[in-house]
Amino acid sequence: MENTVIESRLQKKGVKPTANRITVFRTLSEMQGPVSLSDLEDRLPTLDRSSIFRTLTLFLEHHLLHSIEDGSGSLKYEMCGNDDDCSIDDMHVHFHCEVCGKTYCFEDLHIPSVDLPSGFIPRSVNYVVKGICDSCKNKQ
Amino acid sequence: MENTVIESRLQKKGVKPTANRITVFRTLSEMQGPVSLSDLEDRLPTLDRSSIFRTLTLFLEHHLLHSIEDGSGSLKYEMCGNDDDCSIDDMHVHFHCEVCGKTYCFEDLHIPSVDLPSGFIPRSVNYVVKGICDSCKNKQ
DNA sequence: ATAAAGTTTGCAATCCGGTTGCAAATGTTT
DNA sequence: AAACATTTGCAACCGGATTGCAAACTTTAT
Repeated sequence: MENTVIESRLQKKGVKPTANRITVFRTLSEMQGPVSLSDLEDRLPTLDRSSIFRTLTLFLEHHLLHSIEDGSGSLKYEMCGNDDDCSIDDMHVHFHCEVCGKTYCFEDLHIPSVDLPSGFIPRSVNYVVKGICDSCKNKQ
Repeated sequence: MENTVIESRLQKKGVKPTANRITVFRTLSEMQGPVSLSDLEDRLPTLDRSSIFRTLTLFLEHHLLHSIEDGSGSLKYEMCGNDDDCSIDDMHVHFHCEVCGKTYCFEDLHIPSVDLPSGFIPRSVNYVVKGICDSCKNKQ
């Protein structure tokens, strides 16, 4: 992905496109599926952990990312769908394998909605299934 | 709740009913909704953090409890429905308020199921909505 | 261009929830 | 009551998340 494209996407959401931010953005786009802070740290050894963290936080606030809590102990991040805001309706189901620890991202499995009691305002939804993935099932 | 009742429920699930475990069990039953390890620690200052932790882990293994990951950073625990095993189908929706940090438990909102790709075996499901709760909405 | 003001970054330190090793206390068995 | 097993508390540790602070860098105003 070209820098200019990334820059304009950041700018469109009100994020100043610094070198680090562009790097983090590109890396997140390249790594398909949900990634953790440590994943990014490993991939970007020149950047400091705290800088990556602050970048992720900023991206979250500006709706470039959403976060997922699978049962792994560390928060995962994932790019929002390409251009539109990360709305609740395009969030999808995740699966966390209890054997290999991998988090799968079922993009085409749309999260079914529920009717909240009145007065409760939803902002995001997390639907995470834990169990055994296909690959681990077959290995055993 | 009488001790004898608690004791027999523990025994039925294969957990030896020690004094601590009975205490933790009763406290969990009394505190309605999902509670964290720290919540229990505050409520039970005579027990050690590690003892509570080990008790919760034991209860989890023996399906007396289930755990929920809302966005709060700490795992929450909640008693399973009264007598039957804690099956996926009786798990319910949780709501985490981003303002006050409280986790609500919508017992009557059953988690809608999705069709996983073939080969994926579900063991538990987490459906957590984050947003603003009724009470915080009105306060502001 | 340069000084002043604001922003971003890296480092180091800290926080905090979760988890474990170990020895003392308690309970169980014979 | 001796031998053994289980449970508990203490203290320490771990790892992910988060922050204070000063240095580097950008932007703005002069």
